[in-house]
Amino acid sequence: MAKDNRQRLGRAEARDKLLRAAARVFLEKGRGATVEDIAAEAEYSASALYKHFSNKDDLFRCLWHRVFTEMIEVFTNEPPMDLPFVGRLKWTLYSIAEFAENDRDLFLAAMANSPIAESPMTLDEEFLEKHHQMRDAFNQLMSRGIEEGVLRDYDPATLAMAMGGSLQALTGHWALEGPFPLKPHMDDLIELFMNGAAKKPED
Amino acid sequence: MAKDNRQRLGRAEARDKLLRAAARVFLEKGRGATVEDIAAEAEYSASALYKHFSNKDDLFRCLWHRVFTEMIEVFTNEPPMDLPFVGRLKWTLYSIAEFAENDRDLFLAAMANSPIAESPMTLDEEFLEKHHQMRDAFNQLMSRGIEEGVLRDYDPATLAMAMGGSLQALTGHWALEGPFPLKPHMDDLIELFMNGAAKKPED
Amino acid sequence: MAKDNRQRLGRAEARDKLLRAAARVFLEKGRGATVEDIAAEAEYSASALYKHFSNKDDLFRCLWHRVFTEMIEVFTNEPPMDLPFVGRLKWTLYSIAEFAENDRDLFLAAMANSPIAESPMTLDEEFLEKHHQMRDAFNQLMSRGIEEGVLRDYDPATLAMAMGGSLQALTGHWALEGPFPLKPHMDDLIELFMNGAAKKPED
Amino acid sequence: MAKDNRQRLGRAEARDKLLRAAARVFLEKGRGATVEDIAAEAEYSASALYKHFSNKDDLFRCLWHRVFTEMIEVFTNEPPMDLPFVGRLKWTLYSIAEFAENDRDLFLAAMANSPIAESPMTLDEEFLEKHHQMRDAFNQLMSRGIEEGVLRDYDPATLAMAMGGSLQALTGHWALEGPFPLKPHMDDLIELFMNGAAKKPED
DNA sequence: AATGAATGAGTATTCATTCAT
DNA sequence: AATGAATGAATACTCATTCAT
Repeated sequence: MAKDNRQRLGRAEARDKLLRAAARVFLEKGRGATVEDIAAEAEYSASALYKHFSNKDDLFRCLWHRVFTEMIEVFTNEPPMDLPFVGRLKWTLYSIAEFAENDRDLFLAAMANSPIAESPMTLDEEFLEKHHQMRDAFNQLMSRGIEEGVLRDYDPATLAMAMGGSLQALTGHWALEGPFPLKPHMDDLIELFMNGAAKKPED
Repeated sequence: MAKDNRQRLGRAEARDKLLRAAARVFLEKGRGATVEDIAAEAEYSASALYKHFSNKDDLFRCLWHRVFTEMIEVFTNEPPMDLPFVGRLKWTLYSIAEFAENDRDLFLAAMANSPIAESPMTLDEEFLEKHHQMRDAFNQLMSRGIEEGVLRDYDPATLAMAMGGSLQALTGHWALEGPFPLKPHMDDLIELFMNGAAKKPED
Repeated sequence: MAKDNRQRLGRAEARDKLLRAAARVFLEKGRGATVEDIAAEAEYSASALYKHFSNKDDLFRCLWHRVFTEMIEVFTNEPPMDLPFVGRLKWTLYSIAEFAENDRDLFLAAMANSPIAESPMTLDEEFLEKHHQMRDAFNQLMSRGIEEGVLRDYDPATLAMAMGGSLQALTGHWALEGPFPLKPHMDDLIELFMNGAAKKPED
Repeated sequence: MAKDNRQRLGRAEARDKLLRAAARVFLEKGRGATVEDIAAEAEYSASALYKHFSNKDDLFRCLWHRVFTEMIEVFTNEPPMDLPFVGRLKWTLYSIAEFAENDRDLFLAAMANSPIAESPMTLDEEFLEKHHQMRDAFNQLMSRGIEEGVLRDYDPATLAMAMGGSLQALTGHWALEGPFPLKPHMDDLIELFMNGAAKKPED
């Protein structure tokens, strides 16, 4: 007699709902998040989850896959090459900011799962590779900057480390202290970065 | 009549052995590390562990406590004030390098457990506070630099973010790609940081 | 606009298809066979199965019912009484052979489900009774043989045990080693049964 | 306060207790027997079971292993060669009777798990091999009988089938109708096997 | 007649923890 | 000081079953 509260969604919608729920719950409870927790967050029963993912591991794998795929797209999506270096750097960081702000849960879940975070040794190959791809995209950006004579002749990896690390510290802060506009802070970091990295006339 | 291999260590040694084992196992298996795993790594039985720690949580609490206490000591151990700012910054970073290189397992375990890494919401109060202390120490350092007219008039938090983030990126890299001497890379990062952050004559 | 492949069979055909599928799957996977497995083997969805059987138990009950009913028919279908005893025995065994060879899946499923095979204590009453009926039919056959003075004055149950056991061993072998013509082997068993294994002087 | 009812047995005793319990429960409930059921029957908790067997499958594997190993010992334990053929046959059957009567649970569990019983296709290699060994031992016995001129010149496999099948029918009956002395029935079956069912003129 | 979406009740398995020795 | 034996409370996963379409 009681109204049947079951959702009756298409496969894709249900999958997406579950993945987003997983991200949220993962953020709250870490890897220890229960299948039940996740399903409940998505307003499903635990067993429903198994119609969409073959097991908990698979669920998380799909989550990381999705998130990192989007992240990599942002990172590797070449900025317009007619922009000067700083413009391109800003363009990339702003893309990241947009992704983070639009898809906060997914973005934070991804961050919380960065390689050093969870057991580095047990990382999937696939997973590590994604990280390398992102790092490489950043390195490349720096290399170009050097080639173009805009950046000083540092090891591009060092430059990427400095800029990337700052960025990560910023988003980490943003993760903990609640959402605030990221772009202004990015501008600061870029300026800071450039006024060190930028080739000065007197060099 | 096999010789009895049971360890008969003093309490303190046993405790230390267990804590270090915990750090190592935590690094390998993440939060999923079993009490049994840890005890085995320390060449103890699981039940022995309970003679030294009241439960698993306690064990980890002790681990983080110990690690962060040491870290904070490094961070807050005021460098000789007769050094110029850059000298003090270097002094601090070098101390970190030394700690990391001497106590790799403990250091890495601490990093893997940084606030954004594991579920931020479930962090112990005590734990979060330690993080704030570390951040504050870094902020303070920067504030002094500004006061002394060595650093440009940025928000100290931004400066700390840039330097701290770079540092974290470096140690993250060092964690994944095996041990290599940290100090030279730190020099690079400091130089990079300063040539952006340092007040220039024309400012 | 893909053509709708759904089956639209009459009730009886669908039922039969499902039962045969059940027999096959049961043989492959034993009692652990899933409703889904069975439905899939029959090229139906699991829910379709419930339109034909009220539940899994019912499905299996129907399967055993059907199989044992056919078996019993074979066993109790009186052979022409004008035949001599051996002729009647052969007639019965040949009927069994024909059933087995024509309906291999059903026959094997039935065998695999013989009383000692699956947990004897949980057998349905109905089910056990069928077994008794079959045994009794065999006993009866033997009793007649004795009455007619063709068989020695043994306990009919012992005779039935010997002949029935041999028969079961034969079909068991036939089940495992793939299909081969049963009748010649049956002839051998009958001869052996009648004349014994001991070498006689006149041999 | 309540008395601690925990057993405190040696590893071997506990293992044995669990295996025997498994046999009993298996007989009652078939393969569907719960780990909990089994543990309870052995007066243990379910988790205790996992200290002795890595999982349910392993438990059953060990059970069959043990049972079949004992059975094979009986079957392959050569009877004294100075006995005449019938004496040797009887000797073997009596050994089986003794095993069955002494270790009823284990014996019945083994029978209930004969190859055609549970899904023939999914049988472990190891398991099937044991069955072959038993069959071969019986075949061999028959071959010898033929060589010695005691048995007629039948295919040994046919002879083994007849005798083995009768035996299995007998023990099957014994399983269902409760324990009664096996040996007298075995004598009957042997006599029948040797001399046949047909009434001879001299009877 | 048939199916896809969804669920609840179970079940195997893991793991922190206790306790007698 | 240390351990082996044992357990209870989670938790992942399976599967029969229902129901709206």
